[in-house]
Amino acid sequence: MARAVAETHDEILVAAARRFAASGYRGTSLQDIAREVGCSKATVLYHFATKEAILTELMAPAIDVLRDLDERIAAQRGGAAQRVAAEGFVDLAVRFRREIALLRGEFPELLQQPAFAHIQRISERLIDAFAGHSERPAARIAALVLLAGIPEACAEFVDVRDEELRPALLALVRRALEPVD
Amino acid sequence: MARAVAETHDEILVAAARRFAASGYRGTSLQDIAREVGCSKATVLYHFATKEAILTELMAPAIDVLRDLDERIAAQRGGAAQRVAAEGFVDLAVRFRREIALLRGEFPELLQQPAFAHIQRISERLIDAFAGHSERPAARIAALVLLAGIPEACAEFVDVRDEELRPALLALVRRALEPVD
DNA sequence: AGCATGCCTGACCGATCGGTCAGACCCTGA
DNA sequence: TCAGGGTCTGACCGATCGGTCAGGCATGCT
Repeated sequence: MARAVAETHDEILVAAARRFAASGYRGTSLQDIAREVGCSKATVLYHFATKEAILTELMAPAIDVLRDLDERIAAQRGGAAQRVAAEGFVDLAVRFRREIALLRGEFPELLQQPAFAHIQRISERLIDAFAGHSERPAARIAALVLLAGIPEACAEFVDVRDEELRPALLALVRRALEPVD
Repeated sequence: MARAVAETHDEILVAAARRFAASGYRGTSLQDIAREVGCSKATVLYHFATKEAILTELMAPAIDVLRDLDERIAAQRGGAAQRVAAEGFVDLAVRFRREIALLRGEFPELLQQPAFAHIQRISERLIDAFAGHSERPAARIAALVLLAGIPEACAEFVDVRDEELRPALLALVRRALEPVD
């Protein structure tokens, strides 16, 4: 039953998102995705060259916004950078929390793949901005707790409304981050 | 070259810890562990019934302390519970950060295994204590950010001295948590 | 009608996984 | 000296993984 390409393509994406969220990227096989779509595994690989290609297409919008945030932070200096980073990151985490939930805890390993190498660098710059460009361990520790904890919390509270989640996170960040000298 | 059981047993544990930390539990095969020890895969399975048995033995001390903390929290009420939970959890995360690093991000999936089912319940009670037994979303969000972020930060800063890491985390928690009414 | 194009599939591939098993090897006690 | 038990291993198992491939089948153009 040959249909429009785009249709099946999107169905696979939706199914993959569901499975990744339920069992993680590694824990999901192409067979699982095919079963959810109701097609063969070969069909999945007809629409996507590799399993990884599904993941990267799924994450593409979030990654674009992340890269954009990185540039906006780089354009600031001092306290402004910290504020831009905090608001931008909370915004991004809230907006893309479904995508984040897909990768529950698989970030560390996935980031080691060359396709996501630049994300690693961006996250280092984010820590730097959160820490107010300070080298003090206490500042960097607080930055990391927030940068790791916020996505996790967003993934957990998928059902909370944006208007409730965002201000709660922003208030927390403001309390938690030491103000830049 | 048959040696003392305990010797090989411990070597396997140490090797497994290294590999788990480097590639995660799923990403590490029995073959990998055997190679690191310098023995055969069959030998690994002679000393441990299953791959999961290696993990549970590796995590046993940390889990014992966690269970103990849970009981100590349950014995308190109100603001005292929040303080005990905060100090106890930071202590535990700092002390066992190497064990935590083993599972970088695989917690969500591993916790679904029946062997770790009680951990799930303990972590819910921890969130509750961190949130000061409040049902307000903002309080629970802050609690989750900290509970997820602290282990991650501890795993990242493996080389920072305990005396530096612990007070920094405690100060952060005190700033971040809303005081109980 | 004939043909090309595009969507889809079953069968298959090599690799790797966790786990089993019969037996080789070494040490010890009788 | 020899028997027995603890330690270890190579060979093997069935299952599953991501990925390939030749061909089936509908559609639409000539």
